[in-house]
Amino acid sequence: MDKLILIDGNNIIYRAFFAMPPLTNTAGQQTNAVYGFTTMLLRLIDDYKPSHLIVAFDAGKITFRHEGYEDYKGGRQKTPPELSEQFPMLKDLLRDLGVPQFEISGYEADDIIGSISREADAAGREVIIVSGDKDMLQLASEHTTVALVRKGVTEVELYGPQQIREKYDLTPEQIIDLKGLMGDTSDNIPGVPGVGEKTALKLLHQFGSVEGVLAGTGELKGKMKEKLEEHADSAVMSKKLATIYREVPLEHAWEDMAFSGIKTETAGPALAKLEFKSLLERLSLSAYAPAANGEGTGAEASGAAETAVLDITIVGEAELEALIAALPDISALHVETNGENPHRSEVIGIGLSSPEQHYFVPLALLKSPAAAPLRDWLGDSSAPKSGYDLHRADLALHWQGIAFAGAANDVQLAAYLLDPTEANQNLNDLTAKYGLPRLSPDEEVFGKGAKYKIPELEILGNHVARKSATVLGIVQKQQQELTETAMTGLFVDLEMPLSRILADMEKQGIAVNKEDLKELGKEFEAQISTLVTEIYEICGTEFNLNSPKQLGEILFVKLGLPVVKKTKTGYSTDAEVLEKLAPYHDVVRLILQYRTIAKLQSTYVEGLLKEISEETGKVHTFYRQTIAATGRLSSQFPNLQNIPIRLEEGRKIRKVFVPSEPGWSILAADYSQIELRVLAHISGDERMKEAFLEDMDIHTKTAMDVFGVTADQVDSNMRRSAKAVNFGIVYGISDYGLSQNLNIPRKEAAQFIEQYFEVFKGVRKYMDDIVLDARKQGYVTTLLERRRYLPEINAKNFNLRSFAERTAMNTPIQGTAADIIKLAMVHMDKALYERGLKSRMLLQVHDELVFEVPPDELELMKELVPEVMAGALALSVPLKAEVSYGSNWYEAK
DNA sequence: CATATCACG
DNA sequence: ACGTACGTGATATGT
Repeated sequence: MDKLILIDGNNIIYRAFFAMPPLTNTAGQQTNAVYGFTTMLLRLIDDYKPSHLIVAFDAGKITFRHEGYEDYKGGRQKTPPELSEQFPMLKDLLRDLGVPQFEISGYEADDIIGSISREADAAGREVIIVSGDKDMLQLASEHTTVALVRKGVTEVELYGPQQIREKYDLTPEQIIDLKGLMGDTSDNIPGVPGVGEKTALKLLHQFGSVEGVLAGTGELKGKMKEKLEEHADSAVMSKKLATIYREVPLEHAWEDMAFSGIKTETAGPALAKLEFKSLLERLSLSAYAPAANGEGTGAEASGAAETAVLDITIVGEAELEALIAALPDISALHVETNGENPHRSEVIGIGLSSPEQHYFVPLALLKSPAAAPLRDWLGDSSAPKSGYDLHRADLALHWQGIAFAGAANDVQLAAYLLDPTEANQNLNDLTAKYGLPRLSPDEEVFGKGAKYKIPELEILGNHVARKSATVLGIVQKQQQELTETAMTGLFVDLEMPLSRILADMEKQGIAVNKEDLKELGKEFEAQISTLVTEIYEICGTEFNLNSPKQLGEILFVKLGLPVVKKTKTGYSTDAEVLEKLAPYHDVVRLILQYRTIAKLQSTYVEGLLKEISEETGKVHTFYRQTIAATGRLSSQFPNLQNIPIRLEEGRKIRKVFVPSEPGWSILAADYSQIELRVLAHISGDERMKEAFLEDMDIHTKTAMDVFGVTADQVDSNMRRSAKAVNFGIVYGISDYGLSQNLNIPRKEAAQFIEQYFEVFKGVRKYMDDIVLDARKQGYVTTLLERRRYLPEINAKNFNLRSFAERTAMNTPIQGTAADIIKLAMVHMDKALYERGLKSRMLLQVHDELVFEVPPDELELMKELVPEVMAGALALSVPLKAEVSYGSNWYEAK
């Protein structure tokens, strides 16, 4: 398919000149406009892959328009010599790149473009017109799109007739009338004084055109009528001036505009001569790059591969004062850190952005006495800040002794809400998503893995400042999206406040009794060594017990045990398999025991010991708010959401989690059956609601209803089955899954499910409806409007589709439960603050909150915590939280 | 750097 | 007939 790009050469080089910092090459020539133009050109070629491409330039000084209006463009400043010099450079470069350029004596670039586009239109060819001039919108048509260049030359907005209608409710032709009425100071088109865009649009919506307006002034009154009548001539003339002349005699044929890619043989030397190293790199022409001579080369030295054009100040002592003066205008920041764990990472420096100016402040300067006002601003909760992962920034700054407050807008968090399944969207992903200038990937700037190295100040500062600048660009787009998806409230009133609360919990940390943990480790060590000796003896050989591969070899080849299950790579030896093998051979029980203890030793004793902070004697986990697709939190470094509890051996680990002050208690409160209560509410199932309204044991109640028996007839087996069915319901039930869990035939499981749905008809209806809903909308939501997209809900592949269906059933339940405990945390934080309590919230484990509490607050907290948790959100069934406490986390059971 | 296993809700 | 329960993170092997 033919595709023609028409570039308004004069307009773009002008924009590039004023948008780029005044950089020069080693020969002293200013090259900024050529550089800006070329980056934009390469980007267009990359993005649209045109088959035809031309750059049009104004030719000569006199255009036919002067004949009618002497002052045309008279208001425009004379072209500065620094720019004039770059015209021939650009034209030479375009020639060497192999990009056709047109100039026609007596005509301006837009007339050439208008005329070519008229011919292309007539031939039905696809055309993209690139310019910063809104006048060009008049050329939009079915096949012609106008790419309006914004923000320097780094962004374009595409306008077809439909976008013009959406934005102005005008046709492309009416753009001329709009200009005729409102004028354009930059082009010195007078228009009608006192008529701006708003009035002009109103008039055009009423009368359709300049002529219509002038004929219809009788219907108007007052000043407006007078103005229009007085300046009628000016309006008509302005319209004429704004009209792009589309009848330029073109001697060029379609073939003359053909573009078959960059001519690398000539482009290489030309770019090298201009010292555009990053462009050479981008075109894989680095072989042409001039040898390094140690001298900075303007745009290239500092700009690396980044294409954004920004005013960046690398702040030193000398610039600090100006930065501090500008703080009231700064709304975005980026704290550059290294490493994954924010409690251990170093702060490298911070980028700060106002809409006009961007700054980089290295850590050393940030910590210097002179930067005190800057630090005050960072810690000022009334100075709102936008950023990417502010929660992480807060922690990293905290350990540098710098307070952070005023997180107003975290773009990572917003991006997560807008699509929680998109894995870890980094800033660069977001620039791509929102069409912002690309950032160099961190790996390019810092190097990856062992090669990690902080680059020289200039490169570092530019990179980090670009990040904060990028944040500014992202914020606005996201706010609109959040509004459109009804998630503004969720973002502003829940997730943003929660991120600050999480940071407080993490800074606080939870104390770990190191000696007791080591003692426990010795016990485990002894058990492990006994087990290992026994196992080797029984097997008659020593091998690596931790290797499933070697273990499989022993069990299934040497001992000849039956193969129950296979993995991709060989025999499965997981606990489920070993349980089945236990009756065949005594060693299997020992292996299971070994696995249990070895897990506790490596993950929970050794792992936890490594995470105890030298500084505080505590473990400081890092909650991640943007990982789980359902809205849950996740916990890292260490994960404190999977500390053992089910088996007594492991549960002992909890004894080492203690209060950080003598005499205090650990208090834990967990929601009782929160997911099933949520299900009862969402589905509205009467029977299930009844169970919770009467505060019955839900699994017993389920067994009674499914098996049709009375409470005292429910035996432990029936209750166990009912419990499994309830779990299955929450997970998005399948007969196969239930059969696996209960170790029964699939048919039996299917029967169970059918019986369940016969009784809980409302639940069946919910399950059916939510899947239909997901199919129709493409997403499901929680009670607080948290959203999860399920693109695979309509997949042809049975597996993919089934998975999406189960997710559709599960996410509103798990997600709403997550919403509720998050709400409870916000309320709890507020309650502690307002009452001036010393008790501290330390941990969240999905349906549980853990606190440390001084003795004089214990009685109060025993009441307050469950009350706040139960009252977090009003459902059609009560929420219930059960509280317990003790001298450590184990005792709080 | 992927895979298997297992800890939690 | 299809073949899996939902959501996470840490550790150890072995490629």
